[in-house]
Amino acid sequence: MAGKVAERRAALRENLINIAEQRIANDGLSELRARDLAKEAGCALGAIYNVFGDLTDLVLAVNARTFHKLGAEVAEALADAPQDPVEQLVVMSQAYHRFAAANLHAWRALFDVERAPDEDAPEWYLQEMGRLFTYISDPLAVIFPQYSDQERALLTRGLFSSVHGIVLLGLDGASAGVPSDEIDSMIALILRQITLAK
Amino acid sequence: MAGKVAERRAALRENLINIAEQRIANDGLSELRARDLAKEAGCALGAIYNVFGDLTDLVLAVNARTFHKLGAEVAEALADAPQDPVEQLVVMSQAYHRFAAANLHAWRALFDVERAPDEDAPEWYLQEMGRLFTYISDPLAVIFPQYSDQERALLTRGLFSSVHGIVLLGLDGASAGVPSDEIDSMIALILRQITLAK
DNA sequence: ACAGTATCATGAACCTCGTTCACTAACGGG
DNA sequence: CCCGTTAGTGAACGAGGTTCATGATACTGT
Repeated sequence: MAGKVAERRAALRENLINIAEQRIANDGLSELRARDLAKEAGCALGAIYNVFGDLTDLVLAVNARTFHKLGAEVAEALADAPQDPVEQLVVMSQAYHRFAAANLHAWRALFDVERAPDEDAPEWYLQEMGRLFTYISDPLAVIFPQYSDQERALLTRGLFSSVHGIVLLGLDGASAGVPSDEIDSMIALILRQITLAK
Repeated sequence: MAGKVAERRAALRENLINIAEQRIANDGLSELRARDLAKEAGCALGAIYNVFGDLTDLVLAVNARTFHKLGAEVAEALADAPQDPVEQLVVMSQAYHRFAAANLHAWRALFDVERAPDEDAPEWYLQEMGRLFTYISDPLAVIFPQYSDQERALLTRGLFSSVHGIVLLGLDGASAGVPSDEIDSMIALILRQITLAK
């Protein structure tokens, strides 16, 4: 019976990702413990390291799922959005906000995991990021047909970063908890203002 | 000799903040070690805990300094800025960017320190934040005199968050290192676009 | 000045965690 | 059925934040 080991390992891998995913979703990245994972998965502590190089690798696997779900939700919002490109931007941004609010811990884990400073971002990250950027860039091409590709790329990145910043600080408790509606208003206000200036 | 203890403690406190500040500036928050601090300050390990409740308190003391310096640099930029309110916003935002880039680790520590989820932000944080918000709100009042205070507050917060997001993602290595000039361009592009739409 | 008491500083010890590795168990080819 | 190879195990290791019993130090009243 060839591949039995690989099968068992793949199953453990899936299992560990599921457990870590739930743990992060419930309690946040900082509450993830190797010993908890092993206990809940019914495996030895060392078994985790037969399947993942370290806990960061496991977290990255969870993050890949999270990011993919995020992209899917934004895409779904876009599919249901009106034709008007400005409204498309607003709807997608609010979908981003909705996802972040509904999956706060998992969403935070996307950015809180510490990457080694030398190695670059994983492939799935760049791919999903590109997907999101395309969703933004397409309506922008309609709104600002006179812009060069380079200018549009700049604006795309800038708008994404802006919305990200608004959601980030809005969901941060330190800012005394901005109400969800106000975050959506801020997003809409800024996007509509920017895109008014054709 | 009254107050000798208090004096010694105050000196140790200053000393520890200085050492931690330098350590964070050089190597980042994650490289801060209680044992290193004690060794460099020439004090016992436990002495740190006579002066600070825990290391987070010490980091918060460093952050207070960082945030104050940040506010001062933005204020200075504003003082040297032209009268045009839009340009004032651009200049301040680019000063924010410049500070973050020049003090990357210290700036990151402002946001990376984990606060207990129940207790709210320290007083100095709210005060400095309010100062920054005032700097933004004042030019906005000139640009958009028709806005209510509430609308302007929303726009203020939104603009700050946007600029923060642009700087944050721009300085993040994962985005493949956006050149400094492009970050400034993004900031200027977005601010000018928004404020065109009077 | 001195004894007595309260307060402070000290660093070894404690605890939590991620990670490793010597050992044991399981597997499979001959 | 035996033996070499591979996989799984969990005790042990090392790092690091925090605590606390103990000895040193400073204050107070006489």
